[in-house]
Amino acid sequence: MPTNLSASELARLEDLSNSKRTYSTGDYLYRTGDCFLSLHAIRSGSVKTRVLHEDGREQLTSFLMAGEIIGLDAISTDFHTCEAVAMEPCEVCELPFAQMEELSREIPSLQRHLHKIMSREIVRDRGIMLLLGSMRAEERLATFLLNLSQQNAALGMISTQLRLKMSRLEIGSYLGLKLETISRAFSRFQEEGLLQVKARYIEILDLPRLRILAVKS
Amino acid sequence: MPTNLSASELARLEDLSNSKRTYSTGDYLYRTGDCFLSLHAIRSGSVKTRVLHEDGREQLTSFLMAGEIIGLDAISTDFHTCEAVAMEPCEVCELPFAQMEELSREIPSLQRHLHKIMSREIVRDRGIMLLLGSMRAEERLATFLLNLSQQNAALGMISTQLRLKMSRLEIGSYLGLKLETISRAFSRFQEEGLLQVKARYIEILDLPRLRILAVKS
DNA sequence: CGCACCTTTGACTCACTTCAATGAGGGTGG
DNA sequence: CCACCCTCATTGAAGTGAGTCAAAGGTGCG
Repeated sequence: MPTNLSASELARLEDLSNSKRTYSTGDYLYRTGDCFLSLHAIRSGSVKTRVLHEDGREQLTSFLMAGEIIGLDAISTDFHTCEAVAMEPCEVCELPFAQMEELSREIPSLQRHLHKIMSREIVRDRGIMLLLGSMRAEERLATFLLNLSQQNAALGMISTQLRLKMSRLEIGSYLGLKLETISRAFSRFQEEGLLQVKARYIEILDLPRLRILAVKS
Repeated sequence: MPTNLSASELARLEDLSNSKRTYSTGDYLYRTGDCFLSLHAIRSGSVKTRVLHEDGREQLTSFLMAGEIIGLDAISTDFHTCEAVAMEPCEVCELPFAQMEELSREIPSLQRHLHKIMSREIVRDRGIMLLLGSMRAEERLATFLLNLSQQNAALGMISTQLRLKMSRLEIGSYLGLKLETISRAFSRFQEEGLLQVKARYIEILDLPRLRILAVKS
């Protein structure tokens, strides 16, 4: 369900790439307003993207992990409309977009794949809109944790043990809530036996009940 | 800035289309779960899309007008993940997607165009996420009205006079607010001399001040 | 004309925010 | 190795913006 690529597909795109870069925690992959030339494929590590408001408010728009493609928003305007920051040391391949377009004209399956990636991004954003527009705090957090759990499973890790790369402040910004609200929701979930919370280590104790919460509180 | 196509570009896509359909108010262009075969180009009228929640809650995800392409979310899964409903009588062209892909392999400018349309959709959704995640009620409504105003301008209509096609309930669903909150915000804007509100006819009296509100309350 | 739906408005409630204080790691330098 | 500092996290108490419930007024369609 997430925008992961199969190993072979990634390898194929990689041939395209003339450069694999590494980033340290806090480094920018790109900033708002930067000229758009390449998409970025995350090989390892994780990245967050955010939109900045004139008055300093910010909204995190995605947390991305290995296997995901980032920077699709920039295609429409030829410059980046948000910024991407490494949340831990990362390896990232640059995929020159002009070449990708050229190649995808020759290889229908690549074309199709590119379209699916972009479409999946739209679907994902719609999901977040639903979350932000009509869910209450605990439903939002439950949904968020379930998504992380699924991502873990997709990467072959234990789906009930989460090591968060982001702070409560960042989770709050992503979910449209304040950090205190996130903290309180974690505490409540722990009280109710849904989770074991130890700072950024989260263990899901009652997955079925968490699912019920995420669908409807 | 909106996903409008130029007349010539639309005409070009239209050649692709084997059917132009008309819809009456309330008709579905497609429903959640429908098999995906075509994108839809709105020639006249307006359409809303919505995502349904298991428990009956719904979230409107877009209001679309003439010149816009709809259904991009379905590419990733080959079935529709939301539903689209005509808000007034509409003319809509169906664009078989397989043929579009084929054609865009031959015509680089069409390929580019398709990518830009999809990317613009992502940018737009990010904007809504920012709105839903970090703006208060009056800021959201001000932003919404400014968008409509710009759309009007883009279609060559008077940008300060709006004829809303949607109810307060629908605006609320789109902006993540209740209909009463929308109604109160309209009343407040009128009291403050920003708007003249007469049911669904809105006249913007103080555009600069509305802009300030939209950026930061 | 009358019915159905939409809109406005008021009073009250509540979920989340705000403000504030305390506590718990985690890295650095003495 | 401990003391210090900085950032992040937790928790409480009070405030508030938006939601809820309810009633009345408009609007437009058949």
